[in-house]
Amino acid sequence: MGKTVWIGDVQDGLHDEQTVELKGWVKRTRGSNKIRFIVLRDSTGTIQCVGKRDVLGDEAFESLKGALIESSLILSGTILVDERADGGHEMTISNVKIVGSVDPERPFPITESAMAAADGGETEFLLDNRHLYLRTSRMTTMLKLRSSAFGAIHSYFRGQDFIEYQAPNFVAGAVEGGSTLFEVPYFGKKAYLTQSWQLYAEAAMPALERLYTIAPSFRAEKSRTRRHLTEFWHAEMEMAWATNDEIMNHGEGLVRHIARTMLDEHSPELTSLDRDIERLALYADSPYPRMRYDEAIEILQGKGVDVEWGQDLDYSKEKVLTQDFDLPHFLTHYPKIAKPFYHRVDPDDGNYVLCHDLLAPEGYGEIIGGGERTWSEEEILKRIDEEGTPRDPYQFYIDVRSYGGVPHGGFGLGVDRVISWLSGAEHIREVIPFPRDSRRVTP
RNA sequence: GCCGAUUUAGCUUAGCUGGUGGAGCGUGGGACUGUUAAUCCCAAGGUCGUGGGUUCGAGCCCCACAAUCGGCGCCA
Repeated sequence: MGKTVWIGDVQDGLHDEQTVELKGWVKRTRGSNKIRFIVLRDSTGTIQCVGKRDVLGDEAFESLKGALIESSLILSGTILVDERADGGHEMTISNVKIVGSVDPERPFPITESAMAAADGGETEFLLDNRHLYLRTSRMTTMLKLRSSAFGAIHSYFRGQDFIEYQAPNFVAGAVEGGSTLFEVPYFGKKAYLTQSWQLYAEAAMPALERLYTIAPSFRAEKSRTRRHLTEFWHAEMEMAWATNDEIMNHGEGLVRHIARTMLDEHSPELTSLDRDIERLALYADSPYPRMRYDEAIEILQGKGVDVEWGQDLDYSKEKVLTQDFDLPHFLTHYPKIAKPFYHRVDPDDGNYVLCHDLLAPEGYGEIIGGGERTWSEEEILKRIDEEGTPRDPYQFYIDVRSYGGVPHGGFGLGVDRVISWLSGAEHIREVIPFPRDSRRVTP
């Protein structure tokens, strides 16, 4: 009951003149009462299949007519080269088996009008029917690009001798402020869903030295933007002995490798999304400029933006800053007062921390946040106390520094954001199968 | 948390100054031997988001609520 013939291979000419069995789903049908055209879809492509009444007989022909959109079929027949068919190949059907039929009372709800209304994006209806929208060509393309990006992240880090390492998703404390944690009941106690792998990665840093992960992170932010999810996929790395510059080199290397991999594996798909391949090639091949926070403030003030030194840069300011950029830019050396305790203070100037954000162009915002960590026991205690953060939940984090602390650092990359940016999506929801945000946990 | 908008058939929508809601797609029936979102004819399908109010009369005006969408803060 397996499957041996793939529509993509048929369209590539691997089965010309052969009699084969195609297994797939009906994408569209049309025809008369003598001839029927079935556009059959599988995960690799589509092909037009032609059924004729005088060849099939009345019974098989009528059953073919009854195969509504998204019915699953097994069609047997001969593959012919035919210019009249999309893709250049066509099957002449000799036998029909309907595997899963569709009730005419409840036809497939994702209609042409529903797709046209979304205009390449999304509508409430398509979000409600996400489980069915997944099988349309646009979502299938996004899911393939997504797979490509995940594969690229693994291949980049493994190629650089990083070790994949897993942290728990139930945690006791926060990485960021704390107000954005999801609280979950835990056998009469409170636990939280992790916001980041970082703190647990630092515990393993003295063991593995170079480590990475791809894992979901959870943030209870009521953000309603095209860049935010409450559950997102986080690619993080941690590296012993590393400087801010070295960490940035990896961030740049990783993002360029993702762009290159997506281009190598899916250029036709990117073109089908109207993405400019030349632009992506620029992202894959160019070095990314680096700029200090102070310089960014000067540029913004020069443009008349009301911003003071010491403020974190919110999206409205990022947008102004990046609107003239045609490449991702690193922003480094933020003021200490704008960043949490785990960022290492710059030994050359105590007002700054050794950190970086990578800002994507085209208005996609921040895709990487990282830097060197506060690594001595003395300094971490000082910074935790300065911020008024309780020590208790972080005792294991402090211990890491008490026993042979070393300089180290890392970054976190928002995988969905990168895919959204590289695919040119209107909204981050378009690149994840079942998006979760502050107002939606279904389907 | 703040600001703005939307809600009419399964989907997408039109609906005038308040006077018994039309269409396209899809579905069903019919016609057609090569279609490309096939075409042509016919039919079924609506308590106009929910509740209240104004009015002789509300899809339309007013109030409340709900759901959803967009933007901001925050961040990846």
